[in-house]
Amino acid sequence: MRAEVPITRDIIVTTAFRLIEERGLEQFSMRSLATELGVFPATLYWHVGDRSQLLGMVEFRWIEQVELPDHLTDWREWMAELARRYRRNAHEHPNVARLASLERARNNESLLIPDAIVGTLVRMGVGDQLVHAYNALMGAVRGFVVMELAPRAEPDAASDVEEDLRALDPEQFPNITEHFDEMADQALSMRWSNAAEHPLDDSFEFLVKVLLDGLAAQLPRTRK
Amino acid sequence: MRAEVPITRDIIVTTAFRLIEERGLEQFSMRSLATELGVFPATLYWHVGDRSQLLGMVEFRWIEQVELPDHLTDWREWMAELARRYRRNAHEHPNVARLASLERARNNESLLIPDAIVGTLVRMGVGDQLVHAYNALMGAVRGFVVMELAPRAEPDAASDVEEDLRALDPEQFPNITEHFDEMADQALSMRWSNAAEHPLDDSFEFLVKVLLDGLAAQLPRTRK
DNA sequence: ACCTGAACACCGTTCAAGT
DNA sequence: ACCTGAACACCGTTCAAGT
Repeated sequence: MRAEVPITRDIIVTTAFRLIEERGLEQFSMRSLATELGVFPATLYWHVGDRSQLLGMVEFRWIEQVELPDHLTDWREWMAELARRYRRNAHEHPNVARLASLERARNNESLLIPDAIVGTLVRMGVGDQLVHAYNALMGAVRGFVVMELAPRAEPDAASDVEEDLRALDPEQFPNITEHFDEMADQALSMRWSNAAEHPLDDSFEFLVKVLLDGLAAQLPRTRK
Repeated sequence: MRAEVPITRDIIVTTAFRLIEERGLEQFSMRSLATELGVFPATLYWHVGDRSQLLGMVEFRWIEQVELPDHLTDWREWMAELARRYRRNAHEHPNVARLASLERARNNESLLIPDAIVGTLVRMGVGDQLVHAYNALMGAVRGFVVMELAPRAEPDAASDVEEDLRALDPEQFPNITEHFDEMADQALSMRWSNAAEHPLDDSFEFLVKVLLDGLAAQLPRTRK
């Protein structure tokens, strides 16, 4: 692929985003990106620093696509909706989303969402539990999505995984085998399809409900 | 370093575990492992297959160190204790723990913990919400730990991160700046220390409580 | 200011050959 | 069965040199 010179940082980041999404982070390299852009590897270093910095920019390109819900709704619905939008963005760009879970991008602008969450928590009246409420929500929601998107076995190995699971010994795994039909290919660590084919929508809604119910129970009694 | 020949798969996995923990996954390579063992790279391939399979074995070596609590206690305490043990293991071997979040190891034996969790959930009476309760707990707890252990900026960049955060514009980030003392270096995405220096113990306890409270609220009314 | 061309010090993996 | 030695096809990054 030929690209007009001079190239820009913006084009580099956009192309890196696309390549990571198309071929996966493991297949992505500075050299393949340079080839894709029709340019020498060293050129990239002039524009974006090194690989790690470039990945930080890609990560930021991803996070800025999550839009805050407006504040008109009640806090529960606002929190739930934000969590859903975060997850939706992750499912639209799963490979970059997994990258973003590493928090490489130290960009202040990516703190706009955290700031809004803090504001909402304060208004809810979490009081001196602010940090913990924040960490619990952030860790649980982002963490769930990371786990959900964790790369499955390579496509050709999927049926092997399925066979392994179907062959589980009822003596050793009495509970999983008894509830096999409910769990198989649905529960974390027991899936052989990837997240795109089998999104855990209902489990995510369940988590959000559990979190917000549990959080409400922690609030001082002045609010329900 | 010299190693007696013939070498064993067990020695390879043990050494790989140690190297990943000492120097980080990024610094780990098949070649450096071979050098450490005083052996040619090709030898490793004969014993463990390829890099990806070896990492799977290291992951399993990590997960099998988590011991199940005995079943005598009530389900809430059992769940909380298991979550704590999982996290404690992660903090003892953070670099391998992050590797394990990728679920590379497709080893049936690593399903012993999931099986026990399923059993407990069933006894709690989650009914047809079994998969979702399982995924919510698993995703939230494991996810929180992954986020907590996410690599911070390189040590030499820590003070830069701190400066950036202290320089946040109160116009743009009114909530974070107002609660800066509570949040700084404590909240996810706002830390400059790593997890070893600043473990999020209280936030984790908060999360576990929120999850179990919220889960209890989902149960049919036959149980409190 | 921006890019080339070449080089350096690495990788993971394979394979024939040795014992 | 287990290991060597060499090779192949890659990496990220740096740097002098070009324009």
